[in-house]
Amino acid sequence: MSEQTTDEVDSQDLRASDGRVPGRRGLATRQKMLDATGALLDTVAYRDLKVVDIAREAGTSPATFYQYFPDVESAMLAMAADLGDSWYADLSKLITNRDWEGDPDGSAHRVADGMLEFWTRHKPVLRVLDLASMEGDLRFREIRTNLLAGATEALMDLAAERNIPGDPMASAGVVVGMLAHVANHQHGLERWGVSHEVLVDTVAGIIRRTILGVT
Amino acid sequence: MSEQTTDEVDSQDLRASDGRVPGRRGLATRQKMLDATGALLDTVAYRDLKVVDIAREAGTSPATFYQYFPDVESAMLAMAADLGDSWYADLSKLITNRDWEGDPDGSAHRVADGMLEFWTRHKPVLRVLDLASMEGDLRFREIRTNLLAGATEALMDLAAERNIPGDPMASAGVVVGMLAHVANHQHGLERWGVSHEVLVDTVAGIIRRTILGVT
DNA sequence: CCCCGTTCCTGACGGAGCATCAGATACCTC
DNA sequence: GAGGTATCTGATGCTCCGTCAGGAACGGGG
Repeated sequence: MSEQTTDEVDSQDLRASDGRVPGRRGLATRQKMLDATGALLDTVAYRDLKVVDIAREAGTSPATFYQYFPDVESAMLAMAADLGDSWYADLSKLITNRDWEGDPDGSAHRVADGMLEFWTRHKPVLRVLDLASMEGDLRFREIRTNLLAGATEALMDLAAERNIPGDPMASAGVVVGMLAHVANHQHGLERWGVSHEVLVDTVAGIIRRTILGVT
Repeated sequence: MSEQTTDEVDSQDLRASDGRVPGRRGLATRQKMLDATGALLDTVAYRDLKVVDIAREAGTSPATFYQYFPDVESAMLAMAADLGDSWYADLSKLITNRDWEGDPDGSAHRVADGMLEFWTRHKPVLRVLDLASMEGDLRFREIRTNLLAGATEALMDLAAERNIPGDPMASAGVVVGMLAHVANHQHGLERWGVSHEVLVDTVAGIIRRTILGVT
């Protein structure tokens, strides 16, 4: 185990509030905080997420929370960043690992299903990421951009190859956004009588027509 | 003291915290609170929106705020409801008042442009409405459903008339969602080099292909 | 014009959560 | 098992919350 030369941005200087570099135990506690935050977000509105509650959920004290995060918002930022790190590549592969030539329809379905699945699984974090991005917070916005960059670029390449009418970048961006939105508001659409399967079909159809140019 | 039988939902029992029915001056103050809330939301994150600040912005005291709203969330709810009341019909007309037969492309553009304009104008309220809906708050969810119902139904009818492949309801719902999302994240797409015009073109294209079945 | 009831506003307060620090505790190394 | 470092927490001052009781503004009748 060589000296942690943290040149990479990934393991950026992760410091406790007093400037120390956290060790194994500290990092575990930090992670416990993030887990607790995530768990609470399943049931509590972001606006009502309090430091006291996170600390209690994590089985520790509020003061400990402040050792690792200056505020709740920063904990959310860390969660979002982790999500980006661990999923950026997978989202990209979800699109590139497809036989678009041989089975365009099935491929579109897989992409639609995979993206919806991803958003649904991480909904609590992603909706906060979305809100903060909309509100103009640049740190969240960058994480969001990076998280979606892989998928967007893959779709863009696909669209560019096909010489579809219209701007490939715009098409890819809009499609990715649509997927995010649909996943987030799936409940609402289902309440209008739209089943999950029909939804995937519809979204896949839009992907097909917008990105592949197939009618 | 007769039991106020407020049958209508419109003039629902709008009460001050002590049970009075507010008069002209009271309603003006209430509105001033809502305006102040809206103004603050342009610059302050929803999570950091405090009663004290709203009161200060409205040139009054925190106690006054509590005369008209039990909490900040309820003020947001009122703003969203007002938005729904005043725009429901217009959003619907934005779609029905079009010559879809004679000029499908222009019509799709108008709809795309109009929706984006609407969302951009009311972005601060709408993004909170979106978040609260996602978080499962039924009151916000209902307002959102109603607000979008007009537009969604109009698009659905259009899709149904055309006998497009796929489910008209799902198509309409997804398209409306896409419009909302694109408006909210316009900045992000523009940062990727996508101009507003190209964006409108792209969205209009998706509307055309998804709802009208025109390639 | 003043009176008086109603409507509306606010100063003041106890309570809850925030954010900080100094000191206590757990862990590791030798 | 002693000493040093990493980690945690009780205690604290402070901001904001949410609720009164009482004061100010309005408006209709004399």
